[in-house]
Amino acid sequence: MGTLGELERSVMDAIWVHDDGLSAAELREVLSDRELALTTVHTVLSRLDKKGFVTRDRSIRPHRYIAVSTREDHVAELMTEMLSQAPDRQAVLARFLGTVSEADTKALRNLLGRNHSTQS
Amino acid sequence: MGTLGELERSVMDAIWVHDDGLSAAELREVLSDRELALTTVHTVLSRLDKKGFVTRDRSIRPHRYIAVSTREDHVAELMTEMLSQAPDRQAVLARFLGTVSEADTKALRNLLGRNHSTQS
DNA sequence: CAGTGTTTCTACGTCACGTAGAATTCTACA
DNA sequence: TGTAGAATTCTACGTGACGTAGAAACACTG
Repeated sequence: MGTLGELERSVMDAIWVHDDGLSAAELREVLSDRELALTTVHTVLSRLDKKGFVTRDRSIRPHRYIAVSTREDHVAELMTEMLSQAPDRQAVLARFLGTVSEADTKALRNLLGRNHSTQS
Repeated sequence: MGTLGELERSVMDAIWVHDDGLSAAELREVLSDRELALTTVHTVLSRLDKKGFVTRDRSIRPHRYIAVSTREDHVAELMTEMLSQAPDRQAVLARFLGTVSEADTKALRNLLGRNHSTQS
């Protein structure tokens, strides 16, 4: 898996918000508070590409960069990855539920209530 | 927060298994496959101390290193941290449940079913 | 007090990442 | 079709984290 640096994360955040993709120049504009050189944006983008976080549409001239997966999928994957770090998954889940907000547990209850498609 | 390197993680894994704590020498023994110098273990231990992952009992001569929190708590915290990265928490939780094993969802159902409030 | 085991200090190589200049490649237009 | 200007790629440097460990300082025991 690939972890994200600070700038890389900011770039991904921008890309995740724009489902239709962004050009390097547009990204630079979105991150204008950082005063980045355009080449810097390109470097980061190419690294994100290599890491598998974005794809680039080379068919059009200012290439457009699109997120490979949604932020939600990405974060969910991270959570699963974290969870796998402990042998006692159930204990982790218990602690997890203990620290999470009431809204979250409520959401979980709903989600779990829905698909009872499995045998118990 | 502090992230863990490869060796740091191995050390924490060893410490987490030994609730009573370990000395640097004992740790070196546990990680004997790595053929580490004792000072290396000390360095890592001191970094883990600085990061807040372990405390050292200085009252006894071969200092003993004890985990500050359980691995389960640590992992649960990581999961919460990951979850907070996305604005749409509910969507993340949905994806999360989608990728997790049946045993895990079952565990979650149990945990959610039992206590409708938080516990330690 | 000395010697031996323990701990701390200092340091170096490497790798990821932020950062960007230089070089190269495209494309549109004269 | 040749070329200027835009876009993309290549190369590179500084920094900080981490694996690694030698050297120095320290502490206990005989």
